[in-house]
Amino acid sequence: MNHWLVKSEPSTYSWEKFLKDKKAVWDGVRNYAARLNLRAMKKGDLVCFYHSNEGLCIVGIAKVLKEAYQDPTTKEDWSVVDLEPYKTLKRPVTLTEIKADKLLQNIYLVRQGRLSVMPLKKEEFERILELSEKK
DNA sequence: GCCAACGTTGGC
DNA sequence: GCCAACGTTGGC
Repeated sequence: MNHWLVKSEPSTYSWEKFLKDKKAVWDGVRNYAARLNLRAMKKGDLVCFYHSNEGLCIVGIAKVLKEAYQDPTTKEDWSVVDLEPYKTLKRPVTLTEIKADKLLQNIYLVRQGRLSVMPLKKEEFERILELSEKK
């Protein structure tokens, strides 16, 4: 199983809205690196849900419900996946904490700020969960 | 609201 | 195929 992180601006699509919807078509990705990552997602993979611009924290974990298929919002060659909420973190993990954490300070979120869909190593994913359990 | 970082576009 | 100009994202 692989682990991922996706970003969303809460003003555009928030975790709370996602919980209400119970499912999301992850559309609008228009970046080649991000597209490659979307296409590598497998059903059941776990995905950190990060609030960008406002919040600046990982708020929950989503699960890949359906693997990559043609983005219905365009005729061009872009992909979407379907995600469903898996669990809300007990406590959000902030960007500040991530930057301060030895294991996490090199993840794409920090190194390459603009990438909107990125892979995480298993240990990075687990570290994020661990941080969310701390108070 | 500003600006750095990065990706994309287009002229040569 | 290089690179300058431009647009967009996202942290601050």
